[in-house]
Amino acid sequence: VDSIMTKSERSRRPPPSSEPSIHAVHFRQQEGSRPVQLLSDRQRKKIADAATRMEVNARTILYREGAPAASLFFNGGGVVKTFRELPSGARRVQAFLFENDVFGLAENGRYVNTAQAITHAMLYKLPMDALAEMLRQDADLEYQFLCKVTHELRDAQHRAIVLARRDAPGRLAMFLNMLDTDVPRPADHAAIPLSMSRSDIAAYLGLSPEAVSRASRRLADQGLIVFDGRHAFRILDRGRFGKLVTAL
Amino acid sequence: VDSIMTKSERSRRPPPSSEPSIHAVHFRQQEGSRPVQLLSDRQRKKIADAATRMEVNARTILYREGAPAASLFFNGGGVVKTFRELPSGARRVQAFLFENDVFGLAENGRYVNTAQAITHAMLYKLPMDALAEMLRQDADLEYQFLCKVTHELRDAQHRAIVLARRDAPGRLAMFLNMLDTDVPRPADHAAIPLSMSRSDIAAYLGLSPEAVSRASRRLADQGLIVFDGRHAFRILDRGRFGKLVTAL
DNA sequence: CGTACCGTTGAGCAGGCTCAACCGCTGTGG
DNA sequence: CCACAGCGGTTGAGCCTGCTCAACGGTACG
Repeated sequence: VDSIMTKSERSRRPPPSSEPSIHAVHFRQQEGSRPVQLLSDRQRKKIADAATRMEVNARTILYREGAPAASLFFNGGGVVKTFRELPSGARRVQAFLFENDVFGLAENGRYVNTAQAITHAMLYKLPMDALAEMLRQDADLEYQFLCKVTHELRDAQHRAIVLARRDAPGRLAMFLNMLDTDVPRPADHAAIPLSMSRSDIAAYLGLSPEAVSRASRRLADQGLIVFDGRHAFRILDRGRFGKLVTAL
Repeated sequence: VDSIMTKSERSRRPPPSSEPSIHAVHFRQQEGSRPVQLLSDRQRKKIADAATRMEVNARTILYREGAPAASLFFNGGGVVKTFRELPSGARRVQAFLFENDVFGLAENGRYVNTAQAITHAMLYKLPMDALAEMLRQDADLEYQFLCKVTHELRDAQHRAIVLARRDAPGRLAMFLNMLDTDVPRPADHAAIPLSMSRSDIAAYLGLSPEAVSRASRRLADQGLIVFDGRHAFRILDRGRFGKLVTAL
């Protein structure tokens, strides 16, 4: 019903890494404040052994809200979204998940939202039982998970700040800035991929699709950004762009 | 600068439990879906031994955003808020923390927001080093922390849904409903305490204080709730109230 | 090549924000 | 003990901006 990936987009993005990994910022003091790889090679290998590697096409539903939470997923490449269905039938996107992200955490043994692939994606599916067993054995691994979940907590809180903003261009700018800084991408290309549809962005930012469209046009008209087609953009004026992002 | 606790309010609410505890919903399947005590008596004792027990008055700042994160806090009674200062000088309340909540998680060794007591509160202050050591030794304890952080992640995501709503009465109703269900209170009294100021509520819901005031009046006028003074309320018509809460 | 559906654009409306004044409570100092 | 000053909370008026409804154009996919 949404997502507008083309055939060509589905076929590029080859699986970039051959073992699952997760990235996050540590609790404790580190050199930089950038997210780092949390797992050791040994841990990655162990997870890879216990997990099923799978490739899915765009729009594949990975699990549904309310279903028994059988597995945890590691994103090994591609983009996935999680969303909740509201009573009215509207959808609210909870998060976009990129390479090195983890998703499928349960509450009381059930998934709290639905996960769907936006692009072709490579995933590692780890049964909950296996995970529990590994966490019991490997306290260090458990610590890394604690880091990762805390990192996601920060993300959710950051999003709350975004949603508290009133102006659509400001919200959109914060979203695009998030993509710029948080999303892993091949090289230092200026072009930042925008894999998700405008409706998905709207559902994530709590705006109507029209508002997203108008805000995009406004940012482009002001010369802050340009769109390379509908699924990529570049930041032209980082000075003014950053000003808008932090202008609360 | 905010909080309007009276002397009498400050002196009631005696510390209800003598050892730190944390409540959350488990990952795995359990009987109910209500939050439960996560720590064993042994773990609570151990934390109590390593932690400093402290009582603070309303308005006490516990730590500031950006300061080195020296300790983790357990709320043993009372209400605490965490907030962030925005460039413009505005404040956004991140969370209200009640009994059995944990706060003070760091990012890269520093606190990401400021914590301030709203009421008189009893707290356990656990040095990060001691925590790290305990987590290393006790894998089960670490698992409980993972549960708790995941629970907070859910809270943050729930709040994102609240913020995505447009109408002020709806946001306020969701907030009051959250207090009704999540906040521990003495007995099955119909009166639910509203410890925080209206400005705090506004800063939490991303509304102006005026909007909160008008929304309160509206809910009261419609007979959904009544205020017992400014710092407590009761839900009169749970049917229609619940309808508003889930009316998205 | 055709057919949906996404995305864009426009017009009108509703609801929250801003600015400003007023009220009530607290805590203070004379 | 009382009066005053300060602040949080409420109420009102006008503006601004995003939502709704509707129509159109382009792109993706069969």
